[in-house]
Amino acid sequence: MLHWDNHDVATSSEPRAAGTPEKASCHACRFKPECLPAELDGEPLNAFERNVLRQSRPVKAGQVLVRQGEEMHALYALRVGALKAVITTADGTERVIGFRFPGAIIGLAEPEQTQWARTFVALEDAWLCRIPMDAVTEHLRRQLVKLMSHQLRQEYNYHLNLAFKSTAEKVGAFLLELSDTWHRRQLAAQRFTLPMHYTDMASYLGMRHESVCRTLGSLEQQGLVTREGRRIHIPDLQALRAFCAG
Amino acid sequence: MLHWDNHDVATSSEPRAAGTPEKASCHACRFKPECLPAELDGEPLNAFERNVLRQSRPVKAGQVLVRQGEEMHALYALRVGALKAVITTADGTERVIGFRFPGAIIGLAEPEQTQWARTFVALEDAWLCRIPMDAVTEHLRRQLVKLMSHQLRQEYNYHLNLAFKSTAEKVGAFLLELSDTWHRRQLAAQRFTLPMHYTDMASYLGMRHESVCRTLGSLEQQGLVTREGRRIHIPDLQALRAFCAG
DNA sequence: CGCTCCCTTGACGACTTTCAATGATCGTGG
DNA sequence: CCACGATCATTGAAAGTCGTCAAGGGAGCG
Repeated sequence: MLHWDNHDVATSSEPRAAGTPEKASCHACRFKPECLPAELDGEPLNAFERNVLRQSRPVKAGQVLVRQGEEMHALYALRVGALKAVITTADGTERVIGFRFPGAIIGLAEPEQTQWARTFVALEDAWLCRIPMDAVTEHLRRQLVKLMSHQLRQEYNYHLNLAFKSTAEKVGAFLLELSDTWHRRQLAAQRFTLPMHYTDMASYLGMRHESVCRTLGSLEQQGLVTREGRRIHIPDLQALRAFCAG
Repeated sequence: MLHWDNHDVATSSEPRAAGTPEKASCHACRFKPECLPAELDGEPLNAFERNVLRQSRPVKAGQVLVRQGEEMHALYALRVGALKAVITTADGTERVIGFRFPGAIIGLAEPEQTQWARTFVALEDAWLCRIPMDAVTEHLRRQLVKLMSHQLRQEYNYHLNLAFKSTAEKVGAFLLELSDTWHRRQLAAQRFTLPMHYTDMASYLGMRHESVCRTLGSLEQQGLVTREGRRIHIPDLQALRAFCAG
């Protein structure tokens, strides 16, 4: 189904040549509906797709896609790369409350016509499709409802993770979550590169980066994962799942 | 706007006479659109409202409204009372992941036509309106999108609370959250009765009930709250907000 | 009246954060 | 191409917090 090679696309961040925009843009992918969420895939949206595809836009690693408080004029579909969603609290500190990977729609939590509730920052060179609000047709809106309900359930899952798991289980569950994301993208589920720094991961999980590091080390000692720098290998998904379940 | 007396409706759980169904059902309210979320209020939904109001239904304290895994045939609008949303994990333990108060729509996280992702249990005698899926018109669907995006942002807020706050701040933020909910219902924001047990509250916040108890005691010592049993008084909302901010 | 469920309090132990310092890696500029 | 600086990862030791276990008290219900 995917026309991409079945290698870890995220590793494009390893050489981190940041290359030319051409490299990150992945022109070959720009017109492949597989980059869109499954729910937005298929015939019914062809008219809409044309609209979307015409307005794709690159964002370089570290750049801000949209900033919390800015007026919202469009949704974005993430094609290539990874984003983090951060909230700036009253005292100015930044808290990571989510990550987004290819296939995600950015802006579901924001009600139409108002402001962005969060800031989205590219973790690696990314490529996004702008979906102007005018293009949000009735049919698309219905698809978005499904996406939102999916995301709501996912948030409930995060709630479970944050509230009821130990740090080791949280980190493990986070890895499995990434693994699932990769798997849905038809990429290797057991071997991938963390697109975010330990600090971001720690912020997201409500931990300190030192604890993330120690915990990963502990998981490694138990043989549940292997690390080479930011590169993760999960030899036995079932074993890790069992560990994170309790 | 509200025709109810401006007293704390939730205190109806204090005598906990559990009374007759008549008492909890609050027949006088059954046909007041104020019980519905503001977004569902107003003229455009009159046809729909009739449908809803015809099928309102009482649920007694402790009873299960819908159970995780059951097939989903309707949404519910909560009119009177309070619910908790619990997830039963693989090992059979129950985890509270949310509370719902009058005005809430139950079932937003569940995609249409499938199963309930969570179990909803009444914390006190409640009264709900059943909204069959057929009654979910295009117009209503559009309103639901707003409700869902609101709820998503709320979940992000919970995420922030769980990940970045100390236990004291979590408990305080929880009280403020309830206070806001009461305020939106035009009820006293500074004096209300906790509709849930410490155990449920602790489960929701990822704590133990002993810690909730101790933390509330600590907040009381600092003069931020006052307790008489389950009844809470917040003398200075700003002070508590400042405390919970950091 | 007694049972049950819930709230409360204390002491102990495990775990995570905090603070501090070193090592590794990447990007930049000479 | 190498050197430097900055950022990120790693590790240790100390301190604080919260969970666990245990026991007692109180309110509601049958």
